[in-house]
Amino acid sequence: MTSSNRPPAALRRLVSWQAGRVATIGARLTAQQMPLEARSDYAVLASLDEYGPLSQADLGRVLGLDRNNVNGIVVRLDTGGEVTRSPDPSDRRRNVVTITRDGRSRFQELQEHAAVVQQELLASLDEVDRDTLVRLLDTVLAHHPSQPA
Amino acid sequence: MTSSNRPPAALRRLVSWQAGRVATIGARLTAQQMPLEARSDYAVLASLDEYGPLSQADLGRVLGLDRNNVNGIVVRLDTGGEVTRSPDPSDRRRNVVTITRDGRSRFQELQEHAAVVQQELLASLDEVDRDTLVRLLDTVLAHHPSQPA
DNA sequence: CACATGTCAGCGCTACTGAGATGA
DNA sequence: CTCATCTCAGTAGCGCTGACATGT
Repeated sequence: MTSSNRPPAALRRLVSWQAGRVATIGARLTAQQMPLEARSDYAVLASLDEYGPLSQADLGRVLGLDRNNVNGIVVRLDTGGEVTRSPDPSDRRRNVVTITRDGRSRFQELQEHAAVVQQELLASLDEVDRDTLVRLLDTVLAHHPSQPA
Repeated sequence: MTSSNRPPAALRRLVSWQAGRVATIGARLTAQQMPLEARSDYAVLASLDEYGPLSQADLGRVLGLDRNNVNGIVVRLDTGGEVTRSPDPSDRRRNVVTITRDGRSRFQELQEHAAVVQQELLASLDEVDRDTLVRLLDTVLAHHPSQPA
């Protein structure tokens, strides 16, 4: 075995690759915190909690997710009783998704788990660097369309 | 449609989620640059270019990839003539993977594409912020085991 | 014996494409 | 007719588990 198990320099300078690894490690920490996947669920619940009822298409736009994927997530949350879906009277194409009381309490739980994950993931950074990292990533994301097409 | 299509604040502060979105956007930019996915290919070629011949297990350790996935990638690169595989005489369990001339030239191509992706992905950051972002992500990764288990 | 390595089959999540039905 | 919305079927990559044969 080679003594060094650091990734090659070409990758350690590629933000695209770094971000992928950070996301994977974050997913592992998340999985330790909560038995379920809950990653997409958390995103949808957070959107509904902050913006109120949204159509599925709007959820996709806000989160940068494909409408098709949003559908699956919302169906799962619906059968779990965390959201309700009802057709919009003013535009009957739309499914208005609303968070329920159970959904809010689940969101609170997930939020606590998310805080633990954040803490473990960024354990090697001090307070200032954590804020900087969050800010830089947010800047990068704000500059790119969250929409696939 | 809601006028704001920004993701909710709960997600904009979660590095785990931010990194996932950045990786996705980076993957889209990568796909525009090169017809193939080539993400894992690039990682493997970069490792072989920097560290020389490695066994598949070592590749997995260096890159934080599962050895099952490494197998598939290496098989693909082998059939494409970008690497060769030969049993290690001193430990016949091992498959020593070596980069070929074609593999190196492909690696050079991919490196140029990667630079373009980096440029587009970080277009909203100045030079200093880019370096800071790369450094912070590298610090985070250095403190986490790249190994799944 | 245990342990590491390579290989294969399969599962689950995620991003995506394409198509169809409904309605604005 | 066009466009948006929702839905479903299917594809592909990636991370993972479990299993097995081979070799240390």
